[in-house]
Amino acid sequence: MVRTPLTPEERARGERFGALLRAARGDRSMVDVAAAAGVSAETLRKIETGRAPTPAFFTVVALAAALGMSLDVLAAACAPDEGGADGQEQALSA
Amino acid sequence: MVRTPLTPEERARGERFGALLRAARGDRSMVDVAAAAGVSAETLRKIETGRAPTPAFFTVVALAAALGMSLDVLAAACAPDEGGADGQEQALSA
DNA sequence: CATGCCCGTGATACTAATACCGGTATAAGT
DNA sequence: ACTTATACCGGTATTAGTATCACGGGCATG
Repeated sequence: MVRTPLTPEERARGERFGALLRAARGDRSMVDVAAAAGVSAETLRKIETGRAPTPAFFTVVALAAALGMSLDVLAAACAPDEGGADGQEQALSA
Repeated sequence: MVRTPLTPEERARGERFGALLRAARGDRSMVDVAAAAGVSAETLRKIETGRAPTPAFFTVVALAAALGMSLDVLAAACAPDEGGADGQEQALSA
């Protein structure tokens, strides 16, 4: 085995991640946010639709900056095991 | 052209990113942190050495969680436009 | 009514990230 | 001195992210 073929959990997490970005986008157009983040609109669309479940780190950084949201909040919202009670969890595997 | 072949700036940013992770790792062993993050030691090594300049978002999330550091701080430290003078920058672009 | 523009979408092409395996070097323990 | 452990480095294989191309739907304008 040379590469983990993305587990269904990662796919689901990617969908949550995309839904979060789409919700944060609100009424703004896809091309507007994509241009602000410096990525192509198609890439943003794939991330939002969950077809790119694990985008590059700096791509997410640019998108979060364009949307004005925190990376920690973004990551915490996509964590499958946390319920938001304490917010102190770790070692969850990629 | 279908994909941006990673600019030298992104390479340099990846090196800063890796140096930051290594500094955060401290005296802990590479395999320990990698296991805690759920990634292979080789992957962590490549990220630290800058040979993987733009790792996956959740890989960084897992590493940051294993190292106990904030993603926002990590992203801000890798920003190329800030020199650490004020720490008040909002520029973006990937 | 035809045309062009904006938006979102699907298919395709290409590069990069992840993982595994071999070997090598240095430091520590026995 | 030998072995063990950690880290570095080369190559290889496979999946996945990103960008360009081409298409259809909706709305405004001529």
